Amino acid sequence: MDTVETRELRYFIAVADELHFGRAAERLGIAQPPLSRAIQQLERRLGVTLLERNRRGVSLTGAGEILLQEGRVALDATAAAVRRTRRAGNQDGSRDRLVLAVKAGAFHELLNKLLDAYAAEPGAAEIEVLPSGTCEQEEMLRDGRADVALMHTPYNSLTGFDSVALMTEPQVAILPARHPLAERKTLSLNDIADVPDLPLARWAGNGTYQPGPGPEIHDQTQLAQLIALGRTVAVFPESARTWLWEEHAAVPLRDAPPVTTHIVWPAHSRSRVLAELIRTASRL
Amino acid sequence: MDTVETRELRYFIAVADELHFGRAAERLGIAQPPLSRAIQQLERRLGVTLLERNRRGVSLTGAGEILLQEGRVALDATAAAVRRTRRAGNQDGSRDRLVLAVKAGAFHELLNKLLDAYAAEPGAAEIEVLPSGTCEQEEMLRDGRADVALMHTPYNSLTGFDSVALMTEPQVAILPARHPLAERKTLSLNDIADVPDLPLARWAGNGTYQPGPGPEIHDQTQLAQLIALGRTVAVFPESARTWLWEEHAAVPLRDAPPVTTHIVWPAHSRSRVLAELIRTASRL
DNA sequence: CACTGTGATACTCGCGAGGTATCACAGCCG
DNA sequence: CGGCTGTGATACCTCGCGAGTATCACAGTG
Repeated sequence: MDTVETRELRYFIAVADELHFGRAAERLGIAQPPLSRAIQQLERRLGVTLLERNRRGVSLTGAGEILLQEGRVALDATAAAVRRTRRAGNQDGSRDRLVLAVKAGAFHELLNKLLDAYAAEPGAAEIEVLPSGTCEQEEMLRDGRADVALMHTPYNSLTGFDSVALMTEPQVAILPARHPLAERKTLSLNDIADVPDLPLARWAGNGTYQPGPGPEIHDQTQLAQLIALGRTVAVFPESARTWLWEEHAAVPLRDAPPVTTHIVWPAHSRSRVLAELIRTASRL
Repeated sequence: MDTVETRELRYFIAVADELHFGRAAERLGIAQPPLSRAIQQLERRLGVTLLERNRRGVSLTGAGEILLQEGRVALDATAAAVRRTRRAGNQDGSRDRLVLAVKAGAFHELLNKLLDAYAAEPGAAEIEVLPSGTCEQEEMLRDGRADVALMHTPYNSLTGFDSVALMTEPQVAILPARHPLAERKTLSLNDIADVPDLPLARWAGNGTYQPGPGPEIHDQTQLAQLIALGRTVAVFPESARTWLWEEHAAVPLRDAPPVTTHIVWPAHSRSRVLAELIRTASRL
């Protein structure tokens, strides 16, 4: 009686997300009454009130907040167990395989070097490169869609993972080639922060850069196009120069924090294949 | 169909631990046939063979190894969610509470300073100090019995957690006061490694120090007594001097790696109370 | 006051988790 | 070889609980 089924966690998280039993039930593909009862039973079982049912809506209690946060972690871990087990089983007989999550479009040079160096190792496994959204790699490691990732600090947080730093590079401003600022030898963050005709681009779905007038972008191609059109400016690690267009200019930023690239994996991982990839990476 | 209930994970882990359906069923408090069927169903659901049933015993497949490892992590996370939710709910109304896991007997000075400093903060929560076995703190953080811990590197591994280093200190050899080596100003690890009448003590249940003739000890009192009796020698951080007896002598070790004390917490924690404790600790 | 939107309750049904009894098979020993 | 033992799988039954439908109780709103 001191444990909880993943079904109950899924149900509670749906309700806590929606703060509405009807919508949560719909999202779960069940009817509303069984959901109400499941939550009641969960509360009884935990001996704790999770939701405050005021007429007109539902709100989380303190304990509910905790369960929402910790339950997400637990569900991710469960999903990761399932995914990794399936992968380990389905490729049975053939070579091992590792899924490497990489921010789409980034890390070109480093990634090539890494994959080449690793492929040259004796007994190298197959590496599947999985392009991910801007800050999605952390989630992918946590829920088992990926086994290992390349990340940028300070953009990504490495909390809860193991990692090895691979390289550090300064950042540059990427702006339209025809813009006056593109002539400068160097820039500071202030120079590009408040240019009226060049609002700083904001990554969608990412926690940072919430406010601001800049366009919301979803991938690098979109961003590249907006810069080429003279509509925005962005800050990138220097290695981004490899994908610049003719219409782009890259100008060093004096005061932007340097970006470090890390290879990152879940702390409890213990596979031979992963260990070898990490060893290869740290020797680059 | 792409998830798994914690019940199924529990069942599989029991079988994988015991490598025997009958004993696993007994441990789980159910009969053997339902367990066999549950595992079969789990295998069907994952589309993967987890166990090789040879006549005379069971063995894990590659996928089974993965599920054992990842499933343990998932179950720990689930248990942690339940424990922390219960704690958050049951103390409702009273002050917040945080559980701090501490190696029994260690950290006296630092711990006192930390608790005093924190208690002086406005709006300080209640800190419950939970003494733990030698290397049990990691497990306690993972399964929710504790919210935060004090750990020693290199003795503890911080993988998968967030941490802040608090202090670093050299190590000393603690040996019987009447032993000839106690007269020395300093010692090296070699000096104490092979003394025939003073075999190095080994912590029980801990991964390190597997082989060797030394006595197996379970807690610090036991160790203190054995040293006082002239039967063994041990290596400790210098702050251990606070609990020495008359019959003990502490001699600095020239070549033992220094020990760093860290305050450690699960990477996903986000509570105000925890954040304040950490801030207090890092200002010590 | 009728109406809407909300979560809880009352029932019914059917799947599936769990039990008991038994089988199928491999080693072991006389 | 034939019984014996220990193992996991199968057959079959039961019943608890998860899920559905219909309805209630209640608060805000026009």
